[in-house]
Amino acid sequence: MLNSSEVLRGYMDTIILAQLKEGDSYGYSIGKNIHDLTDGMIEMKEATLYTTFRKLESSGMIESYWGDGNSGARRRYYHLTEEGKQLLEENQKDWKRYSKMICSMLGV
Amino acid sequence: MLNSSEVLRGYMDTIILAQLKEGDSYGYSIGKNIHDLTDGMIEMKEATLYTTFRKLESSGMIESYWGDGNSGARRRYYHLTEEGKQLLEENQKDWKRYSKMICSMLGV
DNA sequence: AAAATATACATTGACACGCGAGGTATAGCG
DNA sequence: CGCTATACCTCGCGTGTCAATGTATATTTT
Repeated sequence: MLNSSEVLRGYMDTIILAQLKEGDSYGYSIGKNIHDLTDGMIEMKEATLYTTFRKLESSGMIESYWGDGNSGARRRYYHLTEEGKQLLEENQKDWKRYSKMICSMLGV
Repeated sequence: MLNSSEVLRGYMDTIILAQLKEGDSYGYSIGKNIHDLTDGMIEMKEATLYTTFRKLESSGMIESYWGDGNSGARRRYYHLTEEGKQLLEENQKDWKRYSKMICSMLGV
């Protein structure tokens, strides 16, 4: 069983995984995307973003490669691995269960 | 605007506030309550519980008093202040908004 | 051409939350 | 008298997030 703090905390990485499910992308774009899709409500700071990439890559959830650097600043693209997909699905399930539970605890 | 980490994190205190809205209660009972109401899914550890009480009391969200010690171990009861009620309502609103947003970001 | 802005990546140190581990004390039961 | 349940409390650690700071390139503005 997960404990509640692991559920309440650290959903930033799951949001990243969900973004990468739509296709390979790079840090800056993912950050902007999250910001824009939520009308600025969820803002992932760069430090958090890149720290999380490191963590996800070292645990095998994502892989990275450098994009063609012939135009604009260089971009490091990320790709969701099979393991990452599985983690995403688990986290989605957990989120459903736990967020429902919290709703009921908050009377919401 | 709140940033996302403040929302995702630290909902333990809001759960406590919600419990206290039902009436004054004491630490051990609140902990058991949370455990039982969620079938053990959400388990608030004692260290977290008492740390959070301190924080909530020093910021004026709750008040405490010692219960009648004539039977059993002594109990410190907590009471939700008017300020605490307001915070609870805000947090409930925020939770609604943010959890909905996260659901949409996770495609759930 | 120079300055400003947007894009893009990265690291370091600090802070706050939750918790493991440990402690104290009382009441009831066999 | 030990054992269990109840009931409270604190110290120090791990982890996630972020502010601050730095680098570099492309585009737009002046």
